[in-house]
Amino acid sequence: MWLPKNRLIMLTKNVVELLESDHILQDYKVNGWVKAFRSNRFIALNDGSCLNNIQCVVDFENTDEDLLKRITTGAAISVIGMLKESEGKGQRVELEVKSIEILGDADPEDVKKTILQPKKHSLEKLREQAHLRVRTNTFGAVMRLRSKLAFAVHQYFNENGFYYVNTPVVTGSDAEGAGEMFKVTNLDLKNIPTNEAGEIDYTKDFFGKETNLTVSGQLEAETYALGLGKVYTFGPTFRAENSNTSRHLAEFWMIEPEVAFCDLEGNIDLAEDFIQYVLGYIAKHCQADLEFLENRLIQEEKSKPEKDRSPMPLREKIDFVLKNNFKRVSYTEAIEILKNSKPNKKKKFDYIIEEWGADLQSEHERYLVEKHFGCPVVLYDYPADIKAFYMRLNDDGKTVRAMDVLFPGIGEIVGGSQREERHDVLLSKMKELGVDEKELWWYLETRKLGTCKHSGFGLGFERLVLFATGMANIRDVIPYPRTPQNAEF
RNA sequence: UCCUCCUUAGCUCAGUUGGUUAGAGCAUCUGACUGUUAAUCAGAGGGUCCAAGGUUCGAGUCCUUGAGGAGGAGCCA
Repeated sequence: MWLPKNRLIMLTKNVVELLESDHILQDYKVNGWVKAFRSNRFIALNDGSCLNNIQCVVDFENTDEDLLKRITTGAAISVIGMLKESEGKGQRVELEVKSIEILGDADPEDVKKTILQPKKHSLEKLREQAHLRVRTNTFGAVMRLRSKLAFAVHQYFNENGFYYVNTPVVTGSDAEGAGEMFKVTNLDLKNIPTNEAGEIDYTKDFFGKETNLTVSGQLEAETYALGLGKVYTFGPTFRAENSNTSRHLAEFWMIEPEVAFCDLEGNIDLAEDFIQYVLGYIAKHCQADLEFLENRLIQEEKSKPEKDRSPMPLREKIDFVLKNNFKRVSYTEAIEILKNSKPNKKKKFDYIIEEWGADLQSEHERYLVEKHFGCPVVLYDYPADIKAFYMRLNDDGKTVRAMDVLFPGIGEIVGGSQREERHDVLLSKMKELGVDEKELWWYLETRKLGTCKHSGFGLGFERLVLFATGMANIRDVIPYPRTPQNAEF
């Protein structure tokens, strides 16, 4: 295990190590931030290693008064003391302080202007002080969970023979078809070079061509699957959509597995197994943080009308997903269900389902997941007209091998498909939809050089964290959210 | 981008029909108390009522525009 060198000299421990330690009556050193200082005697100290604080008991009658005054909420301190069973209730062990060093002061007059003051704050207020919010119980728990989930992602793929591929963040193609892109340029924007036709002369730009931030690593990942067999990407993704919702970010992290020789059924199996694995991992390893978030949610929902409350507590909800298969329904079946549904017949939907071919709106997806099936739902075999060019055309000539995994409260958490592996079909589809075949020459070429059936999907990591933490807004599950009109920090 | 709502003390919020000096709780400071854990008790300080313009004798309150935030929709992961 990694240890800072000074820990080898003094027996320094994390808060979590002390709280779990059985070595009573030994001296330890611990560093952390003061969460609260009660009765001039009890320091609640936290270092981020876990949710709980270690209580450090100060002999204030024999401690310098100037030092006591500097033990304020938010201050960074180093404590040396003896670990002993707690005399008070509420904690098993506590540290009887022998010496305290103030590492970084926190003037209460400064602290009171921030969210570090010990009281409840709205999530919106915490967002305005994103540089400090990780010191709160809620964000500490969310970020520890996020980290554990990310680790579980890598562990799952590693255990299942996948290779981790880093696809480019700067891409030359604008044909990925997944939405608006952020331009990448190093041209002087006050003096943009133009060609004879008066258009921007990108040959003068850094890459000699127009470039953007990636909206998906899928096309590149596909080419790697057709060589490494099973691959996945896990990296930042950028969408310049003007989306103002609790489910969208301009910069988010996406997980995109691609598997050679795999059809759509295998793809759905993978998505289900993967999601159950990573949720199972945190259910096993993050009990304390999950319990805290679950109780936070219950408290928060007490002020809401009953119909807006979660049908089950957080851990039960995760457990439910672990133990139940996702319901697999074809688009055609889903349309039939929706057409015959009460809200459709009573015209309660904003968009009434009239016939096959309609694009499903959020309200329809929510109905299927939350009302009709009451479990995660996988919709597959969508009409070709409403899906991307790279999805494999079914023999019926009108549907494609696409699939979406829909989660309660989140909506689409996974979007994937079996990829069109036939060169002629892919080419005509690109022409039909106006996708530039010259830009994607390399993608097309793989369909001529040992092409094969293959499949993959994209999973929005933050949406997974959203589900796993029970948080309501995607801006609260990433350290520094990037949204329209907001790139602070 | 569209629809709806919000912006008053450090924070959460109240503020009546447009009318005198804009309030409360928590936080902060001072003092008391000291096995507390949302500590307790007493007192004190703390305001560009989001910004600009307008209506009016008079605007926190009404109107217009703008900024920021939230919820929903679309786009999607």
